[in-house]
This record gives sequence, C-alpha cells and structure tokens, in this order.
Amino acid sequence: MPKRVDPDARREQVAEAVIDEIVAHGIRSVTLARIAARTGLAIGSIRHYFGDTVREVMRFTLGVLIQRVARRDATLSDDPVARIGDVITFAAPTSEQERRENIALVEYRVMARTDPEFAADIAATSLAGAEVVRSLLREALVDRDVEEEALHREALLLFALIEGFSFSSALFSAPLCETDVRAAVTATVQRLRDAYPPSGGAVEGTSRAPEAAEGSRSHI
Amino acid sequence: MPKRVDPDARREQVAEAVIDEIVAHGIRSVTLARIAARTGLAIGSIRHYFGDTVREVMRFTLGVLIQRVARRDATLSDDPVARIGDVITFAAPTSEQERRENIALVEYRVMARTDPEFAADIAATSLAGAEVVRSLLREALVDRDVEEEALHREALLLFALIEGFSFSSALFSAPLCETDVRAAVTATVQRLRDAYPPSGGAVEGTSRAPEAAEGSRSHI
DNA sequence: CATTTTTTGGCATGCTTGTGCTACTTTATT
DNA sequence: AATAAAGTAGCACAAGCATGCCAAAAAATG
Repeated sequence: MPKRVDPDARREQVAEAVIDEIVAHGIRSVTLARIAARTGLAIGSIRHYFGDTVREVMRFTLGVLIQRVARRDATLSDDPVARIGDVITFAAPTSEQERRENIALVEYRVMARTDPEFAADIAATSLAGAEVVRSLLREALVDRDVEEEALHREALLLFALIEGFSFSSALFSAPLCETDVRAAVTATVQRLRDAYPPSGGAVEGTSRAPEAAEGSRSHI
Repeated sequence: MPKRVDPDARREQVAEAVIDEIVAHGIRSVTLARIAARTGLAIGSIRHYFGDTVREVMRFTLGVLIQRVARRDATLSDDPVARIGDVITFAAPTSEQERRENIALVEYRVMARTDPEFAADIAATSLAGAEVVRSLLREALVDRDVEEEALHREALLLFALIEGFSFSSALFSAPLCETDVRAAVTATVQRLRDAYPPSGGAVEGTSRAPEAAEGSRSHI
C-alpha cells in the first residue's frame, strides 16, 4: 500500500483537509480522527509527518494560510486607488478557494484571542495587514495634502471596513456580491480623497507631484 | 447551605459566568465544570435550573446577550447623525460590561456559522442589525436626494464598517480608542451625506446642524 | 536477497465531558 | 410537627480525544 511520497505535498494535503474541516464544522472540531477521515490517511501517518501532537498540524496549517494571504499582496493592481479596491478580495473572495481560506483565517483569529500559542503569529499578521492598508492609503493620497495623524485615522477606518467585509463574508452563509463591495470600497476611498485638498505643487513636505504607477510594490 | 432563591436571578448569574468564561477562554471551553467553578455552584445545581444539558445554558446565555443588545437600541441620541455615531458603542465598547458582551457575541456568531441550533437566532439578530443601520441611515439622509438602491449600498458599507470595529475590538487585546472610532464613523457619514445633493424639498441649512427631526425611535 | 528507511496502522492509557439517575439538605406550607 | 417542594451534590457510565509507544508493511538501497 504505502508509496514513496513527497513529505511537503503530504503536509499541504493535510493542511487542506484541516481548512476543509474548519470550514465545514469549525476550528474546534479539528481532530486527528477527522483529518484522517477527510484525507483517507491513517491517524498514524498524519502524526508521522507532523510529530505526535495535533497542535503541530494546526500550527502548520496556520502558517500555510498566512503565507497564502501574504502572497496575494503581490497580485495587486498598479494604480494605487485600484490596489485598495483589490484588497477587498481578502474580504469578498472571488474564488471558492479564497472563500475557504478567509473563513479558516477568521476562525484562527478568534481562536488566537484565547490561545497564546497562536496569538503571536496572528497579531503579527494583523499588524502587517494594517501596515499594508496604511501604506496603500498613503500612496493613494500622495497627491493630497494630508497630515500624518489624519492619515492614521483614515487608515484605521479603511482597515475596519475591510475587516468588516472579511468578517461578514465569513459568517454570512449567503453573501456579499463582489461588485457591491468593490463599489463601496472605491466610493469610500474616492470620498476620502475628496476630503483633502490637492497638494499644490509647492507644499513643503511633498515636493513631488502625483505619480500614479510607480515603484515599490512590496508593502510590508 | 441551600437558600430560597429567585430562579431567574440564578440563571442570570450563570449566564454571567458563561460570558466571563467565553471572554477568558473562548466559547469552546464553556463546560459545566467551569461554570460551576466560576459561580461557586455545584454542577448539579446548574443542571437543575437549565435542564440537564449544557446547550440549554448556552442557549439561554445567547438569549440574554441578544436581549441586551436590543435594549441598547433604545439608548441612542436624538439626532440622526449622532445616533449613527452612537451605534459604534456596539463596536468600541465604552464600558467593560459592553466589551465583554461584544466579545461573547462575536464568539457566538462564529460558532453559529457551523452550529445550526444557534444559526437561526444569530441570523435574525444580524438581519435586525442591518435593518437598524439602514433605518438609521435613511433618517440621516432624509434631507438628501438618494435613491433606494444607493441607500441600500451605503447601508451595506456602513454596516460593514460597524462590523469591522466590533470584530476588531473583540479580537485586539489593546484596542480601539473610542474617540478615534467615533471620529471615523461620523466623518464617514458626513462625507456620505455630502455625496448626495440636498433634496429640493423643505429642509435646508441644516446639513451640519445637530438638531433632529425626532421621528420614530424604534428601529426594529 | 538482506538490510535500512519510510510509511502506515494500531493499541493502551489518561484525561475531560456530557448526562442519566439517585440521594441528601433546606425551606415553605398546612 | 408533618409533609411536600425546591435546591444541592455527586456517582457512574459511556464517549471522544491526545498522545506515548510499538509493530507491521512497503519501498529503497546495497
């Protein structure tokens, strides 16, 4: 029966099963037995690849999820405003795959609130997300005159909005027409831009004029 | 030891313990033993008031939470715009009590995603919340010319924003300076208002004035 | 073929829970 | 005081899980 197999592929397969199980029955129901049933593998096999404890499996799966989210950061548009629109794919997932991952991540985040072992990773990821939003917003407002503190507050708002969509799309069974969500986010950003005066060519801090598509694409 | 006691008070006391336990260790760790330890009661006693099963306790506690949220609906300001600002107390809780309830409710909502027994109640509550937001927004935009469909989309946005704050305040340990949140929400609403032309009708000059048409105060 | 390594399967134990059932203690009522 | 009711406590059993440990089966390697 047993064949030679790539360990990493096996682990990915298991992680996928864990995500499925979370989506189907919630993170609290992830157990070796259920993972085994879902993958068709035996409990012993799973333990073989991860080291006896279930927590290892959970930890690995969380790593996979975080990695995938981070990878999406690289698939954003070029235009700053459009980039912000793209971020909603974290929230209103376009593919079934992304939907599953969003749900799983939400469950992980809720669990991490009371589970010190995952708290650190989750906190770091959330922080990174907030940074990305702020950095994106900064780019989108580069041709506007806005103080640092105001930008901070606006980023907070935008971040909350995205979190809200993510949360909603994870919890509502129905949900979330993507065009509606995109429309809402872009409208918000547009209004946000309009709320600040254009930085005329000669304002002290930002000497440079609006340049749309340029440079730094890594936000973290 | 045993004294004569009001059953409802006892049940409230138990519900309070359940909320505490959820806040402290997550909803998946709520167990008869832990409730008993937290209340100082014996397991048997708790079972006496709720009928043998733990789910009864959970169900009752959810009822308490929903009821309390609904009650807050009645404590809003008079001015429509200010009312919307008030709604953020669902999200950036001012009192420790409200903070606990928000956390517990978030956990219940996540659990309900995969637990049919609670799904119905939670769905109804969420729907009611969305209705409240829409109704509040309609009042806030009563002097503006906005079509029904646009209002629907704006309500979606506002709702997501509130959800995002609620979620964030539940999950971040730190969290959420209330004035910042309030500023963000009111700014959003203000910009939202400015995005629509005044309705040619009667009302004028009050685009920023806090006085209110005191209308219906019951939103559900 | 013999041996080593990888992969798989499983047993046994200890722990936590839920829950049916029973018995004991205190209070109220007549 | 007698009796019923309400409240408290706990036992016992079954089920589910994590996990330490070990052994069989299947490749790979020499």
